[in-house]
Amino acid sequence: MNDSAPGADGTPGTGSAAGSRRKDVRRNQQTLLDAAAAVFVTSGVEAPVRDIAAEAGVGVGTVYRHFPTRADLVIAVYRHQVDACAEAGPALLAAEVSPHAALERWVGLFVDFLVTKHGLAAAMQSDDAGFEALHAYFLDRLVPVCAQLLEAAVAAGEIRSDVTAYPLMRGIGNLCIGAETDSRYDARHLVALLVAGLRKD
Amino acid sequence: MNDSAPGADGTPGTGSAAGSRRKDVRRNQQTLLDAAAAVFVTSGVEAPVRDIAAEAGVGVGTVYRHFPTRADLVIAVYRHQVDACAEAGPALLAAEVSPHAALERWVGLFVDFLVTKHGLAAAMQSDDAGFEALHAYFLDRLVPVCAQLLEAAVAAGEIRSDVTAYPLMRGIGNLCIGAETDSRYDARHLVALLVAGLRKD
DNA sequence: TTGTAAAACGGAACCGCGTTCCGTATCGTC
DNA sequence: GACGATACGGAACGCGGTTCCGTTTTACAA
Repeated sequence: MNDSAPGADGTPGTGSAAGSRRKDVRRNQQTLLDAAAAVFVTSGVEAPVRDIAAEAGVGVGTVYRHFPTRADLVIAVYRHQVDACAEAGPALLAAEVSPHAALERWVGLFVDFLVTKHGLAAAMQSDDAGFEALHAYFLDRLVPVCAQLLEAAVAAGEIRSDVTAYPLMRGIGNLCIGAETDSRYDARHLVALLVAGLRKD
Repeated sequence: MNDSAPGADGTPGTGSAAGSRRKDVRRNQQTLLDAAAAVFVTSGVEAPVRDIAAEAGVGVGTVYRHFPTRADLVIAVYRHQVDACAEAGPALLAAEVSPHAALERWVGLFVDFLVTKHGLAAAMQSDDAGFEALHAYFLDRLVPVCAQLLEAAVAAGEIRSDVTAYPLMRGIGNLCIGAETDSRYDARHLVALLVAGLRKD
């Protein structure tokens, strides 16, 4: 559920032509995902599309036929990790001793994911039009899970009830921005503080 | 020679040529600051340099002679507000009933400032090379003040002692990203939560 | 006032990046 | 092997930051 493993293909819907009848299409789709994952690791998610195309040994046109925009490529690369994070929520709720503990662990998972992906947190919150899809995908997938954990913790009387999932997720994402490039900045610590601030007085 | 920017000089002037003997220089300097401030309000701090030049009725070359980079222009526009915020720290410490109350008020001031400047928080944390100066200016000016407030609160036994000023300031700045463009996201609330999390258990 | 050098001005030009377009190469099928 | 459909590569476009340079303005002196 955390880093590496770029290879796994997305479910249909990742690219436009996941199940094409043409062999070269399927091959390039996979080649591009692998290349993008590799480039993202070394250069961050803000890496130029041309770099990804070069790494994959294809032209930029090919990248755009498979992924209409750079954001779609980013989504495709990380989709399964986001999904894994989403699925971990209910599991933690069932396994942990308390909803608040589950929330803490789950948030930790999310932060670990974001912090190890160079520039992902920043891209996600970027008001750059092209990245709205990225923002939306993360939020659509994770906000409901967060809401469920929050609700359980509120029901258990462990946290205050004036916090909703959406701003909390955005805030956590925001706190992760720049964590990879500044050793003096400890995002995990601050997120822990924020989650601590949720506790009922 | 990159040091002559309006970054670290102690002079009250905003740009590099504030006290030129040529009157057109002084006039353009002021015109540019006014134009930039106006454009920042309507289009955010990410507004194209060309727009600012047009608003000021000058060519882009003139903008760059006065402000070596877009970030320097942003710094110049907001410098006095940052300074005012920095100076408010000791004042609040003296005026408020407790260091923690002073910290809360001061953080509120900072957040209000950031949240009302379209895109400023995002620009400040951008890993875009040109904005490092902006980041640095804010931090140089505000971190010492924050440290002073933190220290006083720790000395008074009000907050935990494992938080330093730098990550706290960065975290608060991060939480403000996107607050202006998303009504569902309440940065003030989250920052309040974070500051609440500082309290000693 | 007028001449002159220094400094500033404007905006075309350059570079990098996301994205689009289109002539060409490749694939699956008959 | 021929053919239509589809994908490919990469040149071209638009945009934004920054630089460059020929032209204009300024301050000062004769």
